Amino acid sequence: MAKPSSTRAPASDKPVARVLPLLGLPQLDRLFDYRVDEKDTESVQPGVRVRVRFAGRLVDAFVYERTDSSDHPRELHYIDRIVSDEVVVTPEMFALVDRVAARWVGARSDVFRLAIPPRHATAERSVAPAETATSDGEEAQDEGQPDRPSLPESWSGYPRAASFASAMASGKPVRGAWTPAPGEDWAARLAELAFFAATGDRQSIIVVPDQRDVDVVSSRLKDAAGDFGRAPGDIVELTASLGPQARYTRWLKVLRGHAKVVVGTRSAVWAPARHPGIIIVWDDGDDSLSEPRAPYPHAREVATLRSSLAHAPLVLAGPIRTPEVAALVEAGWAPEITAAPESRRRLPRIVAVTNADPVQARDIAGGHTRLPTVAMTMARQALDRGQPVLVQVPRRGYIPRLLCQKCRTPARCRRCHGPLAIGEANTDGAGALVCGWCGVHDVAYSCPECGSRRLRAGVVGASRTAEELGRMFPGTRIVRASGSETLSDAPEGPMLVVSTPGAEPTPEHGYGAALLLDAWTLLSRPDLRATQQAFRRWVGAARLVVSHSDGGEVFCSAEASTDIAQALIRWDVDGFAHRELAERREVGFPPAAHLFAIDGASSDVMAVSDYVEDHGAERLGFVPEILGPVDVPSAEPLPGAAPDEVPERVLVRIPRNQVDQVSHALLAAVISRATRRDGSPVRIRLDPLHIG
DNA sequence: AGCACGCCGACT
DNA sequence: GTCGGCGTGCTC
Repeated sequence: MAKPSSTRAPASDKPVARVLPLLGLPQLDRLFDYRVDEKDTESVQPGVRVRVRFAGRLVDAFVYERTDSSDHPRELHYIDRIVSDEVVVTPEMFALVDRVAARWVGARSDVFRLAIPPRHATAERSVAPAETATSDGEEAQDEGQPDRPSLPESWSGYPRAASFASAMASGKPVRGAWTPAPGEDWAARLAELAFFAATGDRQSIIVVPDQRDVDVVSSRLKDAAGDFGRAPGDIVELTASLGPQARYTRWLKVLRGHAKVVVGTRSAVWAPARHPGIIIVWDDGDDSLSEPRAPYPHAREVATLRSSLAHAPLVLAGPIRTPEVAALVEAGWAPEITAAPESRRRLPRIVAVTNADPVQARDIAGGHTRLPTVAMTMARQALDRGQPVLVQVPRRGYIPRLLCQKCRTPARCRRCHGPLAIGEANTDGAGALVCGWCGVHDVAYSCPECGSRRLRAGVVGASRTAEELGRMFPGTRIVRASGSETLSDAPEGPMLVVSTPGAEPTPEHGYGAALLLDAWTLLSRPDLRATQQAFRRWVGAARLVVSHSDGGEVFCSAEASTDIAQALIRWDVDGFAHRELAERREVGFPPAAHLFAIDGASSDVMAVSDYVEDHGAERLGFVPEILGPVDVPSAEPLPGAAPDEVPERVLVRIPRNQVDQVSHALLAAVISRATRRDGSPVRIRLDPLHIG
């Protein structure tokens, strides 16, 4: 099988390669030394993928470095073969992968799996080789571009944008937090920013939550390309849905410098740009930007680390500002790029529910319709003007399933406070309530707030809403849009568009009105981020509505006196984020502190948290705060959960500046347990989306 | 993770 | 007297 050793001879220069086997095991996440054959000496460079014999098996590995000698006391194996001469790990990526693995308590090989797609030989042959640099320094290229296009006039509504752009043009790693003005074509602005930053050998990266946003940004990039002297071929889309060959082909186009602007979903934050001109993350409040594979890093966090390591400009943007970005703004790390006050003229009129209003109060108490008169009137007037109307309803199954008929308190499990749903019929035929988290049945539920035993469904789905609207607006065209079913054409003319949050089609000229229904179902979710997510959805919908001067109106079914409704009405989008951050500080939750979630069987979780507690007391100079055990959110089932033991979660709360020390301690615990085969593995997440 | 080597129970 | 349990230890 292996070549006879007689045909091999150690390389005369630096005959030893230090490589990282890609095994995904924390206890083997170390460099191992291999001998380099003289014939391979040119190919075996840092960043090259090789195959090596490891513990008797052939495994993939990345070359980290070449050295003269090894500390290993025994005879070294030769590198079995070079998978490809392509240097797929750039020096910047080595550093970034190390940092991400260390902070998120993961194996570097797992992080490489996120960052580098599997090699595809045909793809490698299909992509043109990297252009040999005409001049050696990128500085020289930058200076040699006297007619660099300026940031377009379309950015003039943001006073700080000009200085941001000129700092970027002079090579400074500027950072900013951008919240687009109401009605702004955010994708077009980001496209301009990306092209502006992609000069010389610099490549720009735009990371968005989903394919829909990739499509939008991509089309704006194509529109803007000409203005920046670029061609459609300079744009590359990187998305998860691509097959292996297409994925590697496009990734190589970035690596070899052919792509000037990359737009893609969360893994695009790892796009192998050698010199990122700018990294843009759009809508970091969207859960899709959180990586679901170990070690679960969030694209926003990877982007901020990468910006620091690569001295790359960074823009964190979104329809709302997340508390995480608000913290970066407050720290002065990412100053805000705010719209001039004049942009408020583009706002629609926004009204919320007031129980003080007798007409509205009667509508709501009546309970038969979910559409108060104000909302009906808004829709009617917009339709009469010939404009489309957006009706936003929560996605089914997204919210607590049952609520008290009387006071609308969500029905919670008495054991674990999980959401109750209607379970299968009992033997006596009566429907029992079942907990969505722990599965326990409750046959005698009564509301803890008001004592009522009567319950109502937590949500009316989009199809019921469409039927109801059909009766209220006879003869009006009604279309539906949800995550799976999207419209082929942009809404145009008088029609009702019933949509779930995030799936709203964008009309070319905006909606005449938007009705945000069932607000209370979004707000009553048992989740720390419920208000932030609701706000994000409402702002996202309201942004699509024409200005009040063009008749635009928004109805929000939340009570007008609430903070969230007030923030929406006053369009205090950024202020809302900072108030939310202040609340997180009060309760000590991320991003005010860091929180590690340790999930697994009770005994394993306890053992790991005990280790960190002891280690903290002895070596860190502080004792991390251990919270829990709490329930593992039902959305995150443990893959290798023992059937007899209920998975548990312990939270470790630590000050922000201590993350890396605690990550280190956790990794030590994980490694020592894995090598001794002590218990089952635990899953560790840093600052999980859902705390439990 | 695999796959060794390595000392204590029931069996051809 | 053996075959085999899975407890530590290693993987360049």
